[in-house]
Amino acid sequence: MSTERLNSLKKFFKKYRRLPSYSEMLGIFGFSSKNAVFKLINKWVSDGLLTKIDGKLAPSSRFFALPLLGNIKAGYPILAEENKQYLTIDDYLINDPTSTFLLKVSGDSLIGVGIFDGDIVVIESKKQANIGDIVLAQIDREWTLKIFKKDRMKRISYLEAANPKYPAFYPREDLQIFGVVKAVVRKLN
Amino acid sequence: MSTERLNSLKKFFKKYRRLPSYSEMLGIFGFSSKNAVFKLINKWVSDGLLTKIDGKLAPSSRFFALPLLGNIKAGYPILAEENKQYLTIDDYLINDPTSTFLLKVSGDSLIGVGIFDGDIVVIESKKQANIGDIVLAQIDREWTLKIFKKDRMKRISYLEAANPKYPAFYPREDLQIFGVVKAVVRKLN
DNA sequence: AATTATAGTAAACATTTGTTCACTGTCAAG
DNA sequence: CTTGACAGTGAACAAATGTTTACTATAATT
Repeated sequence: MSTERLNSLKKFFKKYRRLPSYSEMLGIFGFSSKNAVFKLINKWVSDGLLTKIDGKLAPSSRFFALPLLGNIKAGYPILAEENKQYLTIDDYLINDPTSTFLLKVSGDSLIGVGIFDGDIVVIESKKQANIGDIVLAQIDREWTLKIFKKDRMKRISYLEAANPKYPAFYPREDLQIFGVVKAVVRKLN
Repeated sequence: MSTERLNSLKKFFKKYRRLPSYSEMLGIFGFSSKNAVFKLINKWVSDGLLTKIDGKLAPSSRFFALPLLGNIKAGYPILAEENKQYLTIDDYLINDPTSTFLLKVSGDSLIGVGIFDGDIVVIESKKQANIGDIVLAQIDREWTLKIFKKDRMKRISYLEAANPKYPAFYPREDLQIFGVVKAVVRKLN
């Protein structure tokens, strides 16, 4: 099976963050002719695992992507090949890497929206937010992660926790937004 | 500033999933001499953004990684350079890509542990689980995502929801584990 | 038994690659 | 005003790259 060879290619990419050259692939695949490499690579290209754009070889997104299985209630054959999508978590969660950063959450102020102590949130830097967004903000010079709200006349912005334990936070002086939470990531164990 | 040039390099990598050749970089960076490219690349190599392993150029992990900010309660200068770590979400969450897959969660049976309808869980294929693990399992031939438990004598395995609405699930016939949830991912909006 | 596809070897080759060397203009520091 | 560092040009080049062509052995199909 060439699945093993594909896995060794993936392993190489994972380790070196690039595709090996054909000469290197000789060793990786156990070939002694570059033509064998050439043919195998082209097979993967037509399979959609790799791409060649004017002669330049690169992995396609399918190369990295993990299978995404749909609704498990949908029935029995959830592991069937047909309803597989593929995605990379990074690509799924992050639009613009240059304006995105991560923040390790501490505290229980957002448990109501399913964000727990130790979770990592993906934040996109921006100065404006919509009502209901979870924002990283500075309220009276103190940093915090809360829900962005406006009073009913939409005159005053304030922050709210997602935990009945905490009151609403109205700024005494000012409220500055630095970013909006786009995603939540939790590692178990 | 060469930050802009670095961003255009990142943009290229994001688009083509490989680094451009030096000739291609001419256009990307706006140089007309490959030597200018050469020097810039070497600067990035010594900055730790790229690596050269016997002449082969590749991005280092810092190239992709997003800054991870620590505890926001720690005080004022959370955006300071010092306490920055860098990580890629994929690398953070996924150990062995070959045995990992994703599953879109439906239903409210795990809200107690902060897993909501529409979340994506990262599952590692395995047949065994520890008590308390969230598992993808087949209970009496029906697929489900629940918490793995054993009764107090540790004789019988069963499944439990994280929602008082649902009872415990004791298998009539058999209970087969297919994978263990390693992480939870939620995209907002 | 003959035929054909498949998987690989081996050698040859034009093209492109990353690197090096010599040089130029600009700007800040002594 | 000179000096040295910095950022970039331009040309030259050995080494490596991906591709092509011709050939072989094995297995599968007719």
